[in-house]
Amino acid sequence: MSDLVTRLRRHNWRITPQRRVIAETLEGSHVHFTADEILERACERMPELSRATVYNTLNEMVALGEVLELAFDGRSKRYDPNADHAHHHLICEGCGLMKDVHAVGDPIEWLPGDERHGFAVTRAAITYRGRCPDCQDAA
Amino acid sequence: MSDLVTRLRRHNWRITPQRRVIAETLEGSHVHFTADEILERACERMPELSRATVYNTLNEMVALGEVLELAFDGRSKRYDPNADHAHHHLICEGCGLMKDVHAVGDPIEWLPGDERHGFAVTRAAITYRGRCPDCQDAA
DNA sequence: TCTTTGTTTAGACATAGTCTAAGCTAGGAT
DNA sequence: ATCCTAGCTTAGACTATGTCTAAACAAAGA
Ligand SMILES: [Mn+2]
Ligand SMILES: [Mn+2]
Ligand SMILES: [Zn+2]
Ligand SMILES: [Zn+2]
Repeated sequence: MSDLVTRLRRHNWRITPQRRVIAETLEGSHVHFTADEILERACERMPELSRATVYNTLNEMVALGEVLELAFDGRSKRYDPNADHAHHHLICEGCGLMKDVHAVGDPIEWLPGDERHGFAVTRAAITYRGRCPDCQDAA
Repeated sequence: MSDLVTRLRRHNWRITPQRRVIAETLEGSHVHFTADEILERACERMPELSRATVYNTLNEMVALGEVLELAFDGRSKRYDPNADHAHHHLICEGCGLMKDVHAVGDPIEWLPGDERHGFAVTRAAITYRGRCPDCQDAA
C-alpha cells in the first residue's frame, strides 16, 4: 500500500506542515473519518490547525483523485484514503461500523444495455448493509 | 388512484390533508425529490403547509418502509416512493439526473464469505455513475 | 531583497435538518 | 352536543455541516 503523502507528492502539490498532518491522519485501512474527526485528531499534533484548512485540504485531495468522498447517511461526508484500491463498503446498521470489501466481478457488467437510459456508465459502487458481530449479539 | 397513499393507509396511519398532499407529490417513476422540492410542489396545492410537517411526514413514511431515503451527494437527502420495487440508481455526473435501474442478479451473492467480516449482510444497493445523453453531447 | 503566488486563518455566511412549545383537529366518552 | 385526549401542525429557534471572504502569512523565484 503506497502511502497517501507519497501519492500526493506526485501531483506537484505542495506538502505543507498542515497538509502533511491531515494526510497522515488519513493513513490506514478501513479509515472513513468525517472532516470533524480529522480536525480533532490532526489538532492533537497541530493545535492551531484551522477548520477551513481541513476542508480545503480534503477537497483538494478529493479533486486530485487520491481521497474518496463518501456520502452514505446524509449527515457528514466521510473521507477514504484508499482511492488507489477499488473497493465497496459494508456498513453496520446498528453501530455504523464501516468495512472495505471486494466483490467478485464488475457491477457495470450486471447492468443490461436496455437499463442504461442512453448513459455512458463509467463507475459503480456497491453499499452493503447488515449487522456486525457485536450488533448481532446485542440484538 | 394514489399507489403510495394506498400503501400508507395499510399501516393504520392517519391520512391528513397535509400528508395526502405530500404523498401525492411523491407519486411517479424516477421520482427522487429533495425535501425542499417536495415542500415547494406541495405548497402549490396547500400554501400554508409547513416545512416541519414535510420533514415529519417524510421521516414517518421512511420509518414505515414505504419511502426510501437516498443520500448520494452529501447535500440534501432525496425521497423515493418506489420502495416496493427493489432497484438501483444511475446518476449523471454532469447534471445530476437520476434514473431507476435494475441489475441482473443479487449483489449480495457477489460478496464472498471471507469479505463479510462476520456481518449478517441483508441489503445491497448499487450506485451507477456516468453521463446522460444530453451531457455527453454537451461534453 | 523584492515580488509574486499560493496557503492559512478566523469568522461570517449558507444550507439542511431537528427540536420545542403552543395551538389546532379529530374522534371517543359522557 | 360538549368535553377530553391524543395526535397533528405550525413558526421559529436551534444544531450540524460545509463554504466563502478578506486579511495575514509563507515560500519560491527574479
Ligand atoms: Mn473504503
Ligand atoms: Mn429510485
Ligand atoms: Zn455494529
Ligand atoms: Zn446529464
